[in-house]
Amino acid sequence: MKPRVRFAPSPTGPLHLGGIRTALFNYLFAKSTRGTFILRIEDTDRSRYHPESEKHIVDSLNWLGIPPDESPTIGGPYGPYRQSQRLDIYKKHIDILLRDKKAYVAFDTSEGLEQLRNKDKSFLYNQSNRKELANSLNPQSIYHKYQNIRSIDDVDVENFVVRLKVNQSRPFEVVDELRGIITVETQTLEDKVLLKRDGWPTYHLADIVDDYLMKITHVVRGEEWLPSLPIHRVIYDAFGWNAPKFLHLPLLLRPDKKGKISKRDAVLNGYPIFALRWEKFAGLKELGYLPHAIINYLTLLGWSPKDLSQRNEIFSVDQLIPDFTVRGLQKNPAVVDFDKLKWTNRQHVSDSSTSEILNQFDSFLTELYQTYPPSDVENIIGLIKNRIEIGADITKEANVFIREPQINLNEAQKVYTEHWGAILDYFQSALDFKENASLFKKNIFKWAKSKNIPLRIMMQTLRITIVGQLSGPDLFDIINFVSRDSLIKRVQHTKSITSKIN
RNA sequence: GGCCCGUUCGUCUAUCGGCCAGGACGCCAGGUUUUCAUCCUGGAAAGAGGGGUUCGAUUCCCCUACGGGCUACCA
Repeated sequence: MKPRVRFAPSPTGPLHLGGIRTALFNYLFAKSTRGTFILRIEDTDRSRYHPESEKHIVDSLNWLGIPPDESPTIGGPYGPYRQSQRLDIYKKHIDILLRDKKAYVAFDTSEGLEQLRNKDKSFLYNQSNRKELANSLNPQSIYHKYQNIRSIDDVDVENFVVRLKVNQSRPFEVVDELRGIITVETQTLEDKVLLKRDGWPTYHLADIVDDYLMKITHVVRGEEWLPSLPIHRVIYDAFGWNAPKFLHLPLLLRPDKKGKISKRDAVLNGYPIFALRWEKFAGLKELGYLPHAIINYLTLLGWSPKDLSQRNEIFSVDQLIPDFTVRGLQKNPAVVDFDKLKWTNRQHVSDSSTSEILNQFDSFLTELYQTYPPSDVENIIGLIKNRIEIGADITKEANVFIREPQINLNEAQKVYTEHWGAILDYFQSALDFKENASLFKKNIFKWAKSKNIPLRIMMQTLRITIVGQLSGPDLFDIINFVSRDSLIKRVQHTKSITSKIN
């Protein structure tokens, strides 16, 4: 049987790095086993539902290159893939549990339960006390008359929930594929709510029913779900179903290690945690991170290939798929290191062809295209390519090709010499011959030598004049591209502020 | 508080009882370069602590400490 895995986010907001990584490992698992990767939208919480969220999730997965095989938009043999469209299915299954006495109806008020929890921090609604609470299992209760109902339709009043009847008598063993056997005492288990007062199912019910009906073979999800694994096993048992295998991925921690990353962070250490823009927050895409780089980085967060020490850490998803096995998964949480993400991005940028860069980063190229014909834009990108870590760097690297710079007076002062005026005069006159690039360069060097001006001084003076600061791409490449007029303007400007420099 | 999971350089990780504990990011130094960056070379940097088991433990077991997760009619 071919594996079927799912990514099942709740559409309450944007998809962040943690969710992306969960989706990614599901994707890798599916692709490496020739299985199927399913996206299911778990929108059973109406109070937290966000209408833009599903689109953000789908767009993110597509842009990152890890699209699902079955989803609400694509469809598939086990749809619908949105839980809000499956309410009748959940109702049917709730009725089955009621009929089989694996669940019962309860009428306790939220306030009442809250009071009990406040009084006793360790309060649990379970087999130890359920017979004293407001439910059909309590013989003293007026709700006892519902003890034999076969459907929620048989309850003739409003405001009730359906709870799972957990009656385990011995320690409960569950298996996580990463951690092995996990044993829990039955008295720590709770009679979880399966159907809420509003008539909607909780995660516990809807998720299990859907995983079963959608023939999910491996549940790969975040570690925050590990504590509810025993409950999920009880539900499978209650239905008499075989449970899939479970694998809980370690969480992603914030750089300060103060908890897992969450969408409320939006920005960490100045870096976005969303792939795509969400409301006022620019995503990694908008800053010029490449989808391949993000995936590459995330793959190595909590997972490593067999021979990592011997191999290059830069690769594409496709290259990785044949090597992916769960053996390489880590058990402990990982801290997100944005420096390494950035470095990874740089590697992918420098591995990209110029035309790929033009394609990926077109949003950063507008000004260049307004100033130069396409062939020149391509050449300029070639010149600054190895200076780009992220797309946004193009804006600042390309600046010198587009407009006359602001002179950084501090740096100018550092390199000022008595040759300043002579260099500028000579350079301006030499510009008449700049069309012959190699001759021009030769002449500049020759002149400096004849005047006994150290090359370093010569170049630094010109760099301040042309670039405005002491860093930037090859100076002669810049001279070659920038128009003579603009260069003359730069010389004139530098001359005009020489009094401020010396 | 209770329950669960985890613990190798600052960070991501390799090691499946015998390792000079390897690699990557970052950091530092040197080299290349007309500058910065790139690139190349080198360096500092780790097994949480205590008990066992064993001829031998980073590796297996226990305890403690620390970290994280869960503890909703949220997922």
